[in-house]
Amino acid sequence: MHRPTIEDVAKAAGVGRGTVSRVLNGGPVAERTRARVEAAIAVCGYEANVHARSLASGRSDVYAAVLTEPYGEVFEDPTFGLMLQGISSALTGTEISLSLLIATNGDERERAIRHLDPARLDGVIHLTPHIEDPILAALDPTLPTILCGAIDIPRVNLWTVHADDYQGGQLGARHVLERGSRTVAILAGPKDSYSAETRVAGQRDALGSHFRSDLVASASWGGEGGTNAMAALLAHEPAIDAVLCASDRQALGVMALLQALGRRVPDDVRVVGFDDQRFAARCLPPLTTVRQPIAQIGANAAEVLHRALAGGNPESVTLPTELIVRASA
Amino acid sequence: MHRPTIEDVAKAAGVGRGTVSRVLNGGPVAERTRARVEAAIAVCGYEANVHARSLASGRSDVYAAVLTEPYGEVFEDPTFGLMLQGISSALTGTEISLSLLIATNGDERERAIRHLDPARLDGVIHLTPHIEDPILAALDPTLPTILCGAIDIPRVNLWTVHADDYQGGQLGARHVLERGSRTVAILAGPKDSYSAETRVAGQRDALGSHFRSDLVASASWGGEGGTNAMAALLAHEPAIDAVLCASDRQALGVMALLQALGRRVPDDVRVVGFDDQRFAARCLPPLTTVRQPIAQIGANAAEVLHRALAGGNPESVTLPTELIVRASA
DNA sequence: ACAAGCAGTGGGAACGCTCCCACTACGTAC
DNA sequence: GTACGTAGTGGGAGCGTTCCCACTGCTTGT
Repeated sequence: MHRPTIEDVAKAAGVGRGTVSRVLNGGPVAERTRARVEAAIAVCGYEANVHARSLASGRSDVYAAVLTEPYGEVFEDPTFGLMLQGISSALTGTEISLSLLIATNGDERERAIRHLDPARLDGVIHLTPHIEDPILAALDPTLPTILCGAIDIPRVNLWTVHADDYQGGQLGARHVLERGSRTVAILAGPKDSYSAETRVAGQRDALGSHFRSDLVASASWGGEGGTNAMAALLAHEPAIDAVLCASDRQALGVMALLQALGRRVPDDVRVVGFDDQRFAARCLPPLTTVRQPIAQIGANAAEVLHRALAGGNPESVTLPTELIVRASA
Repeated sequence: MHRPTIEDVAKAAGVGRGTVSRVLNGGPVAERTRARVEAAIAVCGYEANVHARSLASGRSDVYAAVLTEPYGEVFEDPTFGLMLQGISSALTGTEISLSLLIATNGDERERAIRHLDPARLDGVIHLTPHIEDPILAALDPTLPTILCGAIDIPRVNLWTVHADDYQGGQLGARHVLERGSRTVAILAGPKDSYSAETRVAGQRDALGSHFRSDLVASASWGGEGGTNAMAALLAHEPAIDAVLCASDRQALGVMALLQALGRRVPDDVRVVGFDDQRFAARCLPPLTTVRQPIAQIGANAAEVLHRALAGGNPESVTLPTELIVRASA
């Protein structure tokens, strides 16, 4: 009648409760016994009760993914979704479940902080590009934490997984230099983004003497960010012949502006994106861009967390980026 | 030293364990006692252990959101993200947490089904536009379920929350008729979408004698779906002077095609989108579209589930759509 | 004055696991 | 033959709640 318990399985297999538990958790059991227990599990259709397990073991087998972005921005950008997919796919085959915490305002942030509790979760994957996130400060240092995007905070139990933004910045910059551009504008991401800052560092170093700090502008990640920042830069320096964007969405906004101004891409101005989102291959002209393995960042985050919880001593991960040359630069 | 338990609070307040539990769960407690217990809770910094609570009560205080789309598609479209945000915001202030299940392939689907277990979850919010989803079939009928998008399956413990697609279809169709279009093409969504079908029904009825079944084409939700389907329709009937799309992303693809063909929007062809995504206001020309309250669908789904679990007898919800007139039609 | 009700309370039992200690049965060394 | 491992096993105790029943001390009615 009721859902079978471990005791039912034990009775069915003619063994003790402890032995069934050992079979479930990989303890030492004689091969003959293990086979009998596994058969009994199958016959009963037994499925362990997660709450009883968590109560007894202290583990909850839940990871949280935390998103902190203003309302409407979160999924406007496919980036976060792809990271979630990466996390999710890395969790396939495990017993871990993924708790989603979205904090777009104060109330939601409060809820997120309340839920980010070692008693509820085994670990946290924090997806935000913002350097100063109040949630980070509120996080219990006991709770193993992976940061994807935010700066590497000195703390125990904390690791980072992100793309090699410095190298990515270099790749784009070198490319436009090789193609002959000399007056290179840089659209950085928002000021509070660690990635954006690091990319600019890579771009600066690659551009060398051609780097002009007056051609660097901060802009939001979206298309209008690109349009506005590019318009301002062009007003200041009409001779710009290449622009390195912080995102593909920015690049789209830039290309729309250039088109409206009658400037040809790439003939007059080379445009390089960042991310290699799906639409980058489909827009006109197809976008030359620096690919970052977004889903893989998510997957690695989950794996690093896994290893940390298994008692290993994992290392933070920096994933390589790759230049995808298409028509825009 | 250790995390305070309900017993610690009881001792601190000088009451029994049962009384503290009653305070926590809104049972009958004398006002004086309640105040004393609440003070003790605050002093101890007590926070109930969710696993013990779930084990004892049988409730898990977890809702699952299920996404089933092929890889890369899920968050390409901001729709799902907005629904998640809606759900999340409706959960603010409750003790419910949201478990995310993404199923883009067979393995992940298997994991999702394993996790969709009444012992783990109190209820399911299923976000898919597909009529036949294997996960739906595998769902335990015991588990209260809300469908957002999929067809209304006859089952106990199941409700739907979605936009009024029929009315939305009518709104767009009437509008282009009023503006003078007479040769109206319809880009439906994918064939296995219930919403898409319903919208076409609304469009058909509103177009009346001007409805031409040879000008209806199925297309995927994305931009290239719009481009391809529209190209085929134009080859068949060059006189098309309006097109009703199933999504804003389709509309974008259509407008890009029309522009490439040298047809003006809206002068030669009126284009109506569906959704009113953020970019609809920003594209060129700004898109006339049928707004559906996507985030609110998610929020209502969570609320309906809540009510169902509270023992109420909620009703399925159909939310009104709204025509947003901009420049494209 | 006494029975009956009733609001408020305490604490035993149960929820279904894991952890760990004690125990058995067998092999091995002396 | 006895002592000593050692691999394998059973089950008690405990995890921190909720649920519910029994109990107390008042109020109310007769």
